[in-house]
Amino acid sequence: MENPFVRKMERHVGLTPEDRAILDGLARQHIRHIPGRQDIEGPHTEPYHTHLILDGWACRYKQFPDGRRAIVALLLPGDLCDPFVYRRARMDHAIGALTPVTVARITPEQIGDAVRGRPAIEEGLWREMLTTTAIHREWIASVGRRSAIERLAHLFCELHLRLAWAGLADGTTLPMPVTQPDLADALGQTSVHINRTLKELRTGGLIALRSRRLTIRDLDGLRERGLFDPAYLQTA
Amino acid sequence: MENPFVRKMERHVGLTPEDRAILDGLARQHIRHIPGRQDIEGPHTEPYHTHLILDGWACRYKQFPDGRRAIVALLLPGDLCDPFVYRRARMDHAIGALTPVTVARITPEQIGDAVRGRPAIEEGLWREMLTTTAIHREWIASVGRRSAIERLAHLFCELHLRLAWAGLADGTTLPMPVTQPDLADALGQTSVHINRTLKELRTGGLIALRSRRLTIRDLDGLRERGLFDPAYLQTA
DNA sequence: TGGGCATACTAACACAGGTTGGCGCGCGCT
DNA sequence: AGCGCGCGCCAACCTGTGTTAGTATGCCCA
Repeated sequence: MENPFVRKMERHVGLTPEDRAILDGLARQHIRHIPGRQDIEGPHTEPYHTHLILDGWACRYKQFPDGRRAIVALLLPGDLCDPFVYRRARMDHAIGALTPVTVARITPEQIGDAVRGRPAIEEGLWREMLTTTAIHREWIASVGRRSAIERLAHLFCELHLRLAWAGLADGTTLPMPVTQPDLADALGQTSVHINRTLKELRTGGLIALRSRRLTIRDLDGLRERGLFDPAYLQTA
Repeated sequence: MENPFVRKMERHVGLTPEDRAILDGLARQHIRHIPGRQDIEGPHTEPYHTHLILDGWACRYKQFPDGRRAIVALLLPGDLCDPFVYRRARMDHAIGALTPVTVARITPEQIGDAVRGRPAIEEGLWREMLTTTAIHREWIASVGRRSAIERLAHLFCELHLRLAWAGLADGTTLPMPVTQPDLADALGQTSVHINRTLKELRTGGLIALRSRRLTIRDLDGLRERGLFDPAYLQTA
């Protein structure tokens, strides 16, 4: 079974077998297991390493003094936390494991070595970063201007494509290991309303969700409901 | 009067006089004037150039088929649209002028030339980009979890710092040349509610806003009201 | 095998913010 | 000078989503 990071990179650029071996090597060193609901990187730290998610879901989040939490990004298997952390900066947010997570810890030097003289790898990392930024923009638009049901539908469509590219979707069925409060914090709503909205998507025949797996029963319908246009995920 | 781009870069890194001259040179070629409410870069294009905002305000926005508009970023004088556009990609959004805008058109080659052998400039561009990403994250958190008044207060605090760094704030008074519908689209609300909230901030003695200039009457109070922590804007 | 706990799910009610529509001002036209 | 119109502003009403407070369900661990 191939590693999701390499799969994703191959979406962007053609890799030689040697490129592939190098990227795969990054994912095989310094493996760490982090229990669910625990921080991978706390707020206010100045991280030296970056992390490659190999298994499980994590998130970037901000927490307000009064306890409100905003999830500003979801990190899926194959996602690299910050390819360019070596520009030392203090974290303005935290990275937390939503489920038990397996990560590879990577040093800036290892990234530098992998990139040096390998334009395909560098190009792939760039495209990853552009895609991440596009996702940020789409989230701002979503929380700002989409209704509850549109937001949820849109998120499911986004996750479907992202997981498919990492080789983790089974056709139109995908893992969905997060709780409703997690979805609420990612979409700027309450878990109660997420529940209502899930019900609406279900009774509308668009999705089925049980035992942490989501099945999209009507992909075109779901995309239409969420005003989802996959173009923003294509950097090519 | 110095150019806002150079001022901003000097916030991040120390520049030699020569560095400064090179950056300043970028801002003096291929000047274009764009009338207010017109696109600088339309959606779905594959831009070759990037733009440096010299005067006026612009925004990145997404428009839905039914007309809803989401402003996902504000571009102020001194802001560079996409330092790394040369990774050719199709625009997933548009860039529009909110006011009449003066820009310098810059080619990828010019950026490459400016960076080559000048680590300070490269470092500065990187830090600019990290700051931009941090602002994106903060916007997601804002629209997701801050109340109307908190959002508006937070935005004003953000703009205050950003404009100050570009040398465009007069103490605690800053230009605010956008309309209430513009603010609404940036904050995910309606212009009517922006108006209500402005009134609340005004009667609370936190701000004064007239003839397109904002005066922050109580900076600490406004920051508290908006849960504003300037740390996220500091990449150092 | 049962008890505790996290999560899903629901109902009733509350309210922040959206919608509609209208008034007036100021500015740029002609 | 007068006209149109974008914009600020406001009031009345409406509704999508939040809040509160449960019950139900399934899983882990003793």
